[in-house]
Amino acid sequence: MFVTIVFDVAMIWFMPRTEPVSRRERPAKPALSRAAIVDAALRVIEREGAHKLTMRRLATELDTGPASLYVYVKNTTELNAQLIDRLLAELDLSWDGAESWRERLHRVLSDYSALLARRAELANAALHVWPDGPNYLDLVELVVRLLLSAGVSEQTAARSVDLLLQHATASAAEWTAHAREEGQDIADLTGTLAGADPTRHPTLTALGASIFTEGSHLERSRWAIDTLIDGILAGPGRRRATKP
Amino acid sequence: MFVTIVFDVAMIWFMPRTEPVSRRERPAKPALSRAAIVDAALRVIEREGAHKLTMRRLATELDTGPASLYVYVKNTTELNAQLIDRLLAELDLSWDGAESWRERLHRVLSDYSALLARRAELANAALHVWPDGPNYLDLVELVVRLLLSAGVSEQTAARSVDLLLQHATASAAEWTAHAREEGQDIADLTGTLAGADPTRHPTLTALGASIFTEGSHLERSRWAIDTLIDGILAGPGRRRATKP
DNA sequence: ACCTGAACACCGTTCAAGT
DNA sequence: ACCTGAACACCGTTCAAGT
Repeated sequence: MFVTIVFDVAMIWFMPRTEPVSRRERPAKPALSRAAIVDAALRVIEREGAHKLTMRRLATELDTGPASLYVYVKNTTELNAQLIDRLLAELDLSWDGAESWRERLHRVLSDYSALLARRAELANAALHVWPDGPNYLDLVELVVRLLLSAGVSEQTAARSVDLLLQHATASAAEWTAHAREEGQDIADLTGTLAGADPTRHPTLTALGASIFTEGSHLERSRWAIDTLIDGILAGPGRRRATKP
Repeated sequence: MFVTIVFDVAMIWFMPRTEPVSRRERPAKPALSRAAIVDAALRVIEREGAHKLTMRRLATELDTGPASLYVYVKNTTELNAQLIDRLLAELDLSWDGAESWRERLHRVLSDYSALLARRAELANAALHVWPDGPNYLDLVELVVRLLLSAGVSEQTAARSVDLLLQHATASAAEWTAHAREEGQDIADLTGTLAGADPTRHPTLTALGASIFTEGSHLERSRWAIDTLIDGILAGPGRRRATKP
């Protein structure tokens, strides 16, 4: 302990009393901080795409070694959570009442989806991470508010946020995977379907390729959200009786 | 070309005319093949977990170098697709009519979800890859059949399979992420919510932590599937009028 | 022809050592 | 005290070379 104090005092001597020349000449390298790291991450994503964002590349962007990042960020998961929340700040989350709750819900969900889809791997991260920042809370706040004004119970509203945001996130993840050639494309799928055994898959062969191609992407995603909303409005109690 | 032929002929001389001793003594190393690779992958997953499955570890399991795998498998994505389809063979996909279509749908979706959730990272892969194999088609076949017998149109059925399976997959991915400590746990979330600004998030603070904790996991996932089904049954045309 | 050793170009994370 | 070079323990994929 005493040794530590002595050492600290000694350090005062070593500390530069004025800004060193190199600092003044290269103001391009700002002091590290959580915010600076997230900023740099955003820059890397914008410039090279989210799949290029790694701890090492981020360190290079900040002109240090990767070890330095771990002073401010626990791990990659935490960085992603931070990043998503920051990105969420771009969302328009106002509701003046000019739009119906249903239209507003459509808009905020597809905005959110588009935001994640633009940044590829981020949608993936969002599925695994609760981006527990103020901006994410803003988003949840708006969705709950819209649901309550649609007349659903508080319990249903609580459950519905999860369902709606999960759908939006999963759609973004799926969409980005297929947009780049990471997954297979639709040609492979229709091929598989064409080669399907009519005895083993009678219903599918009857429907044909329409399963994958029916409607545009936009139509389908609008339909999905409407379906979700309708299901939420049907609510418990009003659940249809099961008939065999 | 001529050189190649000469070389090939020369190779006949080099080829062992009988099984070499080492082959007969160690029948533990079977010939490589697509099927053998998928088998080995399954073994690795069962023994060490899906997150330990890498090309290199798989090669070790098969007692070769990683390069050898690329003779039979294009890349990691293709391997995952193959693997998921193989796993899907475990699913019970029969329907004798003793169960109602709704109950059967519940069962097949949670079976599918549980299958993916048991193998952690696999759910993730399933979200990005269309596991275009016969077993996946069996699954789609059953879901479409159930939907049609529920009385929905072919168009709606086609769109609904996507929605239902996407939900099941996303739930599995989310669940596995939170089950292991990969993401944060719920304590962090309630903490975030407790620290939320009541002015900025009035609706959320009013609802409190119930947003995350309301109901058990099982209740919530049953509710989600019922909600999806209700929405699908509501269908287009019967869409409720939007009221502001 | 079929298979693979070795290399290429990367990762996330830790920790001893520097100032 | 704060920061980081260098190392640890890995990755997926390719390609020249071996038999």
